[in-house]
This record gives sequence, C-alpha cells and structure tokens, in this order.
Amino acid sequence: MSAAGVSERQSDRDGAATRTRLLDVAFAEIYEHGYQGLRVDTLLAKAGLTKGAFYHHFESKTALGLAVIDELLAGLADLVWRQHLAQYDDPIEGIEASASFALGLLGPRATTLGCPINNLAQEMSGLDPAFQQRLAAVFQGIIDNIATALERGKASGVVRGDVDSRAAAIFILAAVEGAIGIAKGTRSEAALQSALVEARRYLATLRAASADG
Amino acid sequence: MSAAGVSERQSDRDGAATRTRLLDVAFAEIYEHGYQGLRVDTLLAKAGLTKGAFYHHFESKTALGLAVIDELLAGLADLVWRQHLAQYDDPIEGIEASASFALGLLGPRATTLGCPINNLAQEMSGLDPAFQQRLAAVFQGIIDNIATALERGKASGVVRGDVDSRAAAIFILAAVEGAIGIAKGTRSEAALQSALVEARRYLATLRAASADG
DNA sequence: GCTATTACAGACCAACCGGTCTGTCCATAT
DNA sequence: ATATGGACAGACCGGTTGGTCTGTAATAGC
Repeated sequence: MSAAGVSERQSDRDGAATRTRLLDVAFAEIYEHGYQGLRVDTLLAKAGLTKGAFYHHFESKTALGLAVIDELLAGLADLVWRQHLAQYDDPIEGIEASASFALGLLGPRATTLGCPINNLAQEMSGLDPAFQQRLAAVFQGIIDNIATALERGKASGVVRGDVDSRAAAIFILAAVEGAIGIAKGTRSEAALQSALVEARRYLATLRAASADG
Repeated sequence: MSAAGVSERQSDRDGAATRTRLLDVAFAEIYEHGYQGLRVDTLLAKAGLTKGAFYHHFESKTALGLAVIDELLAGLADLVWRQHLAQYDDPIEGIEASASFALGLLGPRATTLGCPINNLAQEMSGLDPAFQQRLAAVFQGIIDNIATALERGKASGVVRGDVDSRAAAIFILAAVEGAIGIAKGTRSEAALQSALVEARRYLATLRAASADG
C-alpha cells in the first residue's frame, strides 16, 4: 500500500514525530524563558510526554539545546537570509524585504521576546563553547549570505563598487538584531519601526548613483 | 578629627562598604554568567562574605539584581552617554567618542561578554516586569541623551535640520549594542571594528553640508 | 556600664531540577 | 508463536539553590 519502502506508522509511537515535538516545544520555551530558564519537566508537560521519551531522543538538556540550534534556528536563518533574500535581484531591496519577512515570522513577539537566534547567542555564547561555536556559525552564514547579495549587487551595478560587502553585511545584521533588541528592551514597537527607517538610510548609502539620474 | 558629622568606621563591619562589595561582585558575576546563572553561594564566596551579610543588605536575589541596575548599570549609562557625551560640541564626534569610551571601559570583554546593560536587558526583559521597567528606563535615558546631543547639533548647524533626532538616537543605540552583540556572538573583534566603521558612515549622513565646502 | 541595634557568621532546610532506572507496550523479524 | 529492540511511562534519586534562623561580636545611645 505504501508508496515508498519506508514503513508507515501513525498516531502514537512515531519516533521522529515525538522528537520534532520535543524540539518545537523546546524552541518555544527557550524563546520565552531562555535556555537557562528552560525546565525539562515543564517542557515535557507542555509536550504531553515524560522523561522516558526525552532521554530516549536526547542524551541531555544540553544536547536538546544544541539540536534546537542545528535543526531549527539554523533553518530559520537560512530561510530568511538565503532563500528569501535570493528572490530579489536588487540586494538592497532584498535586504529590506528579508528583514520585514523575518519580523513577519516573529510577529508581535519581536517586540516582547526579541530574536530567538540573537537571544540564545547573547545568553549562551559566554557560557558554553558548544553553543558559542554553533551560534557563531549561524551568524557567519547570515553574514555570508548578505555579503554575497551585496556582491551580486556590485556586479549588476546596483551597489557602489567601493562598498566593503563583508563589513556592510556585519553592520546590517548588527543593526537588525540591535533594533529588535532595543525594541524588546524598551517594549516599543515604535522604536523598532524608527530604527528600521534609519537603517534604510544606511542602506541607501550603499546604492550606486542611478545611471539615468 | 572627622570633617563631617558622620561617624567614621573602618576595616570590618562597614555596612555601606560590604553592600557595595556585594553589588560589585554581583555585577561581575551577572556580566559573566547572566542573572539566571548568578549563584548566591558563589557570589558570597567571591566576596568573602556569608548568607548573613547578604540577606541583611538585600531581601532577595531579585532585590540584588534590581540594585545592580539602579546603582551600577544606570550609572555606567549616565557616565558614557551623558557626562562623556556632553564634553563634545560636535554631537557626531561626541557619539563616536562616547562609543569608543564605552568600549574602552569594557576592554577585551566587549568581544567575549558583550555589553552588561544589553545582556541583562535581553535576558530579563521577557521574564520579570521589574527588571524590564528599570532596564527600559536606562535605555530611554541613553536615547534621550543622544537625541538631546543631536538637537544641540541641529541648533549649531552641525546636524542636518531634517534629521529625526529621536529615531536617529534609537538607531545609534541599536547599532552600537547590535555591533557588540554580533562581535560577542561571532567572537570577532574584527567584526566589531567593521561594524563601527560602517556605523560612522551612517553618522556621516546626519551631518549638515559644511558651509566652507 | 548597660542596653538596643546593627552587622554579620554559619548551620540548616525545603523545594527544585536534571538525570537514572526499571518496566511495559508495540512493531517487526524469524 | 516467540524473541528482539525501539519507544515510551513514571517512580525515584542526589546534588544544587535560594532562603531562613539562631547566635554573636561590635557599635551607638543613654
């Protein structure tokens, strides 16, 4: 009956599904309370599972945290800053759109909970080398993708030739994460919007003078 | 012998001194491990004190955390973004100098531990309303001071008249905190410097065209 | 000199929390 | 049918942690 050769199991006792469930709930809990604020018991209660399930799929709370980075946060970063960004020919337009896309994914939580990637990075980078390395890799991936987009823009004449793509990419990421962070810290959606408006002014400095001016 | 009327006590059993000592060590511990990572026992061991001293001066760990904000972090913010910034006639020059001054205060720790104010804000804003309100006030104070400096610049003709001082101030704070955060996340001093260079490009857009151009 | 108060020291405690371990149910292979 | 292993349930445990409580030495007030 089954199309592929894989055996089909449904409803309960689906290993992959419960693992995903644990990861999803863990992501939400970490997003709200931080990794240090994540309680395994609370996680299991919200997931409707028990210790047996947890330690069957993860060898420790730390392993779960690292898996959230590898299997969720890295994917989110890739979705926004590679897949979405690549859809735009104009990198400056693409960067603005990707930032908006990211904020759309977060919704109102951006102003209260911030960015899940940056949150975890700020919390754990100084505490655990394993977390630090993986989160640094996520950041580097974002920077690489933005820098690549700017390079494409330089090739197509949209971006000024004297722009340091890498430095600009770092600053753009810093500005976006910083804007979300200040909005979170001040609990002000207006602050987020103001910061984004000013960020666009920086982006405008990267644009080459239009030929048909 | 004493100049003022206050009684003079020295060596041990100086209430104010031990309280300050507790605050200083608490600041260092929170800076390194976060508030949730702060352990009262560890704090006391490093301060050379005991539970008796701690709960004599603070009614709880939470009260200590709030005192660190009120009595240390708020003071740091004021030192950098009011006292230091006020020394410059040119606000753009002053903002650059103040950011450098802040980074000088943090030293190499900026790249590994980040900004103590932003760290605590990102960690605690979503968890405890008391922390959130006080840290929001600290951020607002910084924003106010930067905005005020920009307004002074507009009055003296250094800053363009059409600049939204408040929006610019928010973005400047976001950019600085974001840059430190990305440097921390990527463990890259070079990233911090690159971001700061690009930030200066934004600041340049605020400057009015010089009369003697 | 006596007393009240401040400023601690340090033993103690209850709750919490990550992790372990045994048992059980289901699917699959033989 | 039976054995085997994966996928959980849930009781249990030991270390940790914030906080309490009693005792005590120094200081201030009278």
